Amino acid sequence: MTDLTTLLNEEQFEAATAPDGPLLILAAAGTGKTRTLVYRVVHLIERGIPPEAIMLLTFTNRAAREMLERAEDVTGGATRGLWGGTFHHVANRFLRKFASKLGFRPDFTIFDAEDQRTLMGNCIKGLGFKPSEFLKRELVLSLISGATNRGLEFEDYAESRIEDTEIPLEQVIKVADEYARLKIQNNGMDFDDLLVNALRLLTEHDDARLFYQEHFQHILVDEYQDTNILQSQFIDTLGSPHKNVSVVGDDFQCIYSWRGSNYDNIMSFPDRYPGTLIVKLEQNYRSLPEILKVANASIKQNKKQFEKTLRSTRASLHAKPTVYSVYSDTEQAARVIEIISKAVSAGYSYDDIAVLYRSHFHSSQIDRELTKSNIPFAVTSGIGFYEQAHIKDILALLRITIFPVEKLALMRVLQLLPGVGAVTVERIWGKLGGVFEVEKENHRKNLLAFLPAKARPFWSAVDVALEEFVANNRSIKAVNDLVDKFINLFYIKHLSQQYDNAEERKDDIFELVADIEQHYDLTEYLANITLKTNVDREKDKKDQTSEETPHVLLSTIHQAKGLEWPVVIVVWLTEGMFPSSRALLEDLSCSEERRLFYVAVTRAKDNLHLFVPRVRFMHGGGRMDCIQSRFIKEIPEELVRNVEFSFNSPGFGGGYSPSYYRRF
DNA sequence: ACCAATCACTTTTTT
DNA sequence: AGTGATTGGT
Ligand SMILES: Nc1ncnc2c1ncn2[C@@H]1O[C@H](COP(=O)(O)OP(=O)(O)OP(=O)(O)O)[C@@H](O)[C@H]1O
Repeated sequence: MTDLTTLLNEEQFEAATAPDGPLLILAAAGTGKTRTLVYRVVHLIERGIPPEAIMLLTFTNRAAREMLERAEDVTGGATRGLWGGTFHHVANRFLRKFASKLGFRPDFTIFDAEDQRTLMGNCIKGLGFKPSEFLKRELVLSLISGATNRGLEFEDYAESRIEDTEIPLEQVIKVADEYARLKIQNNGMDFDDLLVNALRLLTEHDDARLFYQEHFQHILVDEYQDTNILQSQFIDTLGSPHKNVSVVGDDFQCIYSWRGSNYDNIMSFPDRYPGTLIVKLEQNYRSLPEILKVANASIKQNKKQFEKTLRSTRASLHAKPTVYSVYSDTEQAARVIEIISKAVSAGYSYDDIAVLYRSHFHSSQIDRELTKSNIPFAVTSGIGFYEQAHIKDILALLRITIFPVEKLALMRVLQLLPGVGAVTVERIWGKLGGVFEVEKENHRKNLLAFLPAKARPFWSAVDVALEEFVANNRSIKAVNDLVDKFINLFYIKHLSQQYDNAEERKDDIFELVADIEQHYDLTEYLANITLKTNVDREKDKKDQTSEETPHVLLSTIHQAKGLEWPVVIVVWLTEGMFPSSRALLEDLSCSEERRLFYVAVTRAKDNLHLFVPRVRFMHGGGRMDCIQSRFIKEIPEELVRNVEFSFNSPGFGGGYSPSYYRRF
């Protein structure tokens, strides 16, 4: 038995060892909510609950894995079989088992954002509408997703969102219907469908519901403030017989309401679950008191919040967070490098440092400067590894060897051939009769015959490789061979024609192959790959390369959720950047943006650096003066140290004393 | 009819 | 950098 009293404080211990029944931990940042949840898992297992009867829901798959690793260490491996992951991950597992109940094949595809756009483009064209300023695919997709994740009727929601615009509601509705039809026809679901259909499975199919209700005796949810209505209903349904539902969250940190997250879920939890044990944690173990003062002062500006006390357990070092006023993007980048170098000379590792920002493109200048300075770093970019064009090309090739109804994948691969475009490929799919099975010789023959003469020599080479792959039972070991041939026979030409970093992309592809070789089952690999995010991947790489070089992380604040670093640098704190201009239009009070700022600040353990550029160089060469972000203005003067760099201050590098930098 | 090359435009956040 | 729209070429 693990002695939890030595690992947790009194309140944490009470929560971790609470008896069966609903439990709510509502507490601000860094108070050990996640840690408490980990030890609740440990406690349940040591109490004799079988691990497969426990479900742990987290915001990223990475978070689940880290938590389970910790629990595994403590329990000596007794967590095997526990279900951990995101809602989408769990929904996917449910749906693979019971797909036929909802009219899907169990090998249904999961469409990523790009697939969704392709499909939506087909809908608009297919209905004879021409994509216009008023009927963009992004728009229709965002209306569909917005309605879905808020549990609203599409027509009502769409109407309310586009009233006072010239967007044609009639057409939007037609297109949305067509999109739904096309997804089913293609045997696929998008991300939202996973949630919708998993919930439908539970509500509409008694046997499936009873099966899972009996299976899961305990449900634990981290980051509960960022769940939406579908997710909370999913949990409520699953947990309704026993109400052994433990949720953890902080309404200050709700930063996904733009996709339907609603912190009313956490606020109304005790009403939905009478008899809830509510535990509040007030001691912050992460940050120095000076950092917490800034965080608390900032979040106080939000009106609709629940008061929470938050005090640091750490001793003050009288090192206030610093606000830097810099001239431009370029100077900002140079000063960030300085801070990183100084932190490293003070004894920190590169791993201890993160640069955080509102939007991906805020990182580009810093990216360049870090490269120039030879400082190791990683960026969590907007497109994930598996979403890159060249990776998706290869995955599409593999998909068509495994799944018979893969229109999108087949279209993608064929369009790589010379002389084959969207129209040809559509016609071929029709002639094939909506199915292509690579192991059937006549299917392959037909495909070759339907291709235009220009493309045929290329494809016949690939065809041979496909045949060999089938002869090798489409085993994991044969993947390398297939991909190698595919690349050398023609794909490499495409790469070098299209991009100037063809070699890099080829390396990526073989990295993908190596990743596939770590798995046993190609079918399963392909079925789940869409759910892998780049945050998950960062962790995969860490696990595999035993000694990865320490590196600075550049990340959006959204992707930094739940993480912590000794040194945190936040850049581009100007009106229009953070808060973002679009947020300014939508919500003048910027409450969600402020919560995002709160999240950024509370990632820091020892040092917090806030950057405010004074000018911004625009696209065409124009210059715009920046206004300091309201989030900086709102911080009382005495809580921060101000450093102003004038444009011509004696060389980048001098000008202020670094003596406040100490290793703690 | 259809493909492919070219140019102009733009940048919130993600499972 | 990557997308979308337009246009010239086969
Ligand atoms: N009782 C404790 N003793 C020592 N360290 C603790 C204790 N509780 C939490 N910590 C440490 O405090 C830090 C923050 O904990 P954790 O990430 O669990 O907090 P959190 O409430 O989930 O934070 P956030 O809301 O910001 O995600 C971690 O480094 C954790 O190890």
